[in-house]
Amino acid sequence: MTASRIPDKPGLEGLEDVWAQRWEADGTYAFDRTAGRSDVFSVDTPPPTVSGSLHIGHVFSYTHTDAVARFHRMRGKAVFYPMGWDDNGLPTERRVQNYFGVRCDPSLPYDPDFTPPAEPGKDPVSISRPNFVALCHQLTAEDELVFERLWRTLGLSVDWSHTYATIGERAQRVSQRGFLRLAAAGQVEQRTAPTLWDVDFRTAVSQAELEERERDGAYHRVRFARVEAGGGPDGIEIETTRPELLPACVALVAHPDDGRYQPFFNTTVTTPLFGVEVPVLAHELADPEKGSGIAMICTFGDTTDVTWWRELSLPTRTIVGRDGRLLPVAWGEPGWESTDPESARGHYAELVGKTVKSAQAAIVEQLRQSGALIGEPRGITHPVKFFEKGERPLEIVSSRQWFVRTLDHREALLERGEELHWHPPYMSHRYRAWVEGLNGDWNISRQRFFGVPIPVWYPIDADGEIAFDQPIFPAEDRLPVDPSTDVPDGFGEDQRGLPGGFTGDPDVMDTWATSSLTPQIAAGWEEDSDLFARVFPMDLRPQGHDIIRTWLFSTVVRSELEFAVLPWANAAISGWVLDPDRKKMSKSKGNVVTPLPLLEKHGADAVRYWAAGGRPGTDTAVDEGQMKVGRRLAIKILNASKFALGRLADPSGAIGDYSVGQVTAPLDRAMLARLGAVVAEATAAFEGYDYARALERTEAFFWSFCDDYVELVKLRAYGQDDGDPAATTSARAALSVALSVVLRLFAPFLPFVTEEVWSWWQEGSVHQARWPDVAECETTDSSEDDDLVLVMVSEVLSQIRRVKTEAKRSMRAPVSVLVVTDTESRLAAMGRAASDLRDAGGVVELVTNVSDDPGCETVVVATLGEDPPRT
RNA sequence: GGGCGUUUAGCUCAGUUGGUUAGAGCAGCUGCCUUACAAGCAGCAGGCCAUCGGUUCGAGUCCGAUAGCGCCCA
Repeated sequence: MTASRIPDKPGLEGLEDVWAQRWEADGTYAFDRTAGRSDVFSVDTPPPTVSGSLHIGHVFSYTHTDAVARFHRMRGKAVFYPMGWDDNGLPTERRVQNYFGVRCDPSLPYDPDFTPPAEPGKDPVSISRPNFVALCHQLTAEDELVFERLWRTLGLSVDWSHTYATIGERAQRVSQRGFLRLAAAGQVEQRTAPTLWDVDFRTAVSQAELEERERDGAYHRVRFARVEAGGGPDGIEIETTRPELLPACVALVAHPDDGRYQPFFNTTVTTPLFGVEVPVLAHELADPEKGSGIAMICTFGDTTDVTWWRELSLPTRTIVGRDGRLLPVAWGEPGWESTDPESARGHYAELVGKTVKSAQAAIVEQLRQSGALIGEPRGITHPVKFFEKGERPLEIVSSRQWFVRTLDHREALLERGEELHWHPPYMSHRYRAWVEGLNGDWNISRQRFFGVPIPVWYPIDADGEIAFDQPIFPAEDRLPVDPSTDVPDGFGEDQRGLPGGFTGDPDVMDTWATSSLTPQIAAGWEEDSDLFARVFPMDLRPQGHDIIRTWLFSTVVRSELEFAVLPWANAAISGWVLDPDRKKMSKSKGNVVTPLPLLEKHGADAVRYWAAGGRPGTDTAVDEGQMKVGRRLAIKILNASKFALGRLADPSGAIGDYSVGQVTAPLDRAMLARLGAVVAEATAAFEGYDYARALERTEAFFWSFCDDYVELVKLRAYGQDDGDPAATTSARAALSVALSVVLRLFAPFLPFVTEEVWSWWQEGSVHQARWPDVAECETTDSSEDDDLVLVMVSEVLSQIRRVKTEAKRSMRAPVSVLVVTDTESRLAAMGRAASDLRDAGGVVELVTNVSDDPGCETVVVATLGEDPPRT
């Protein structure tokens, strides 16, 4: 017997606060770290970028993961479900700059007394790097709280004692240790190499951060004079979209099969204006269809230029600086030889210091006046490479950067992609296409401030030259280090930057160099080996499909290089959340939906219901209609539970204990058999990460349970008729079993309302209860014929309802005579629940009429009587 | 240009190895205050399963082509 705690008027209001607090206090979602690896389900939760705005997309995908995590918890796994905060890198820097009105100037000394302006001023205040980083930490701490509140309101079953931040000390140690291990293994190395460069952010950009945008441009037809022809009229005309790079030209190139240019291969031409002699060469990547079929190779206009430069062993002539302006160069000096240095200097003087864009305008005018420009520029639109967060086209500059070797491991990475279980499976194509298309190693150096420092110093020789080829690495027990403030062993701070002293690497790591280690950070790699052994490799990586090439890929790389295993067995890829008009949300469109108002309006369970309807990988629109449906479902659960439990209670209100063994009526057995099938389906669906299917099946069962089964057994369960007490007990036991199973089936989706109802009559949390088993629904003496009983009485009841509705009568209207015509066996099945049917339909006299036609349909003739007197 | 996904009721979507008459919710319409629930309930209506062709006794489902939409890559 359990004392009844059923409220008179159950409601959803306030459930989030009550239960979120209770779960925290009771440690409901605490990870049991005594469990061995096979009893653990570990999740590599995506750390949200806290400096970004809250987005309904967060709610969407995290609900999917939470439902899966809850399922495994209920199946008895110790669920390792930590939360991380990704506050690393550019988004935070930009937010801090705008929020406080400051700018980082690494040349300034630390000011211990600095306090940011109360209001950001017109002009940003320059502050030192340590001061700037302190502000980043301060603001991210506030932002993290906002996210944590959201997650608690949403009811994520996260163990809040296992959190990390990708810029936190632990993450820094792990990132730097990972770097040092790769360096020791020869898997990371520094090179001076052409690097994609954003001139506004002044940082290198990796292939993964690249995006192409269609931009207007123009082909400029430019004539190069042939040296062999003595500069005569038969020059070679190239077409270029970047005439401003003419001073950086090192060669012309055409396709080896292109008959127009074959005669000129391995001859030389001179560049107009600057008089530089460059060779005409052949290479397959030259496209005969593009422009005039012959291109100029510059330092560096495009990634193709880099390929040509490398494969054709060309020299470099760098003219674009890190700020996107043209650098001074010495015409006539070695490397800048010219047939007419004087003229070259004259032309270049008008270009130096200009941005790429204005240099283009100037050089086009020079070309026009010199006669080297043939015709007028011809407008086109073409794809231009941008940093995904940038606003100006990327340049390619030569600079010293640290690279992780990835190209060497392409085959192994492809094999890991095959090994991984993708949900949905077709998402594996994204990964494979990306790995197959890699064209460079992974550049992890970033010229930023708020990031994990690259843990390297370099000695400075007696002449003041930095010896980049003799990097000094810290011992692992010193981590984390900041080379800009920490001193390498054997040196003193007073030797920083001086001949015979040392200097720190000024760069920080790419954010993905840290994010790629989330499993290692969360699992305590090299810091908590006991934990690590229990949770790594992990079971699940949930994430969006937009970051397969970044987060998923880089995590696989790090795990492969360090452990030669996959970091997780499964990757569940969620779709996009689209705005209500099915358009992709973006800040610039201003159609981003924020989650808190929706959670307040509809309740967490309702919002989760909408989210859980989005199948893995499927884009889903924000749909308040679905949230309303979810809310109605939650209310229905409250009301149906109140009814069922009310039937189980004795007059004192105590709820009796019933078991499946007391279920004897065929109708009750049939209902439980169907529920058992739902349990089997929902379980299989969850095992395949198809939470949406599990919800759908449970929901469909529940509505028909309420509308048909409960209506049919209502009076029997009341025990008010003069029926058999065993029949009443059977109905009550069936309601009890069904309610228990249904609540547990819904629990991963609707954690608040199911917990509320569970608390009315059960001990402990439904979220720690055992996931239902088919055996719980198995009744003694069950028969395959049982289902026909339910089919028949549901069909006849439905027809009775139709008659009443068409007669515009109340459902209470009695049926004075009901004649059912059907086959003998079907009538017999109906007869096994005739009493329930009479009760539910208000049938006074039931007449059966046997048909000889085995294929006949059920024919129901209902004669309605007078309405009963109102009470 | 290459690849992936998608196209089923007005809307959002199910439809599991091919198998009677293609389902659900929402919206719509018509009714019903029925002691769990009017935030409810009952009923009705609504579909050339994008198009064309093929395989098959049989195709929403498998194959090929075309078109629209979306995404990824070049």
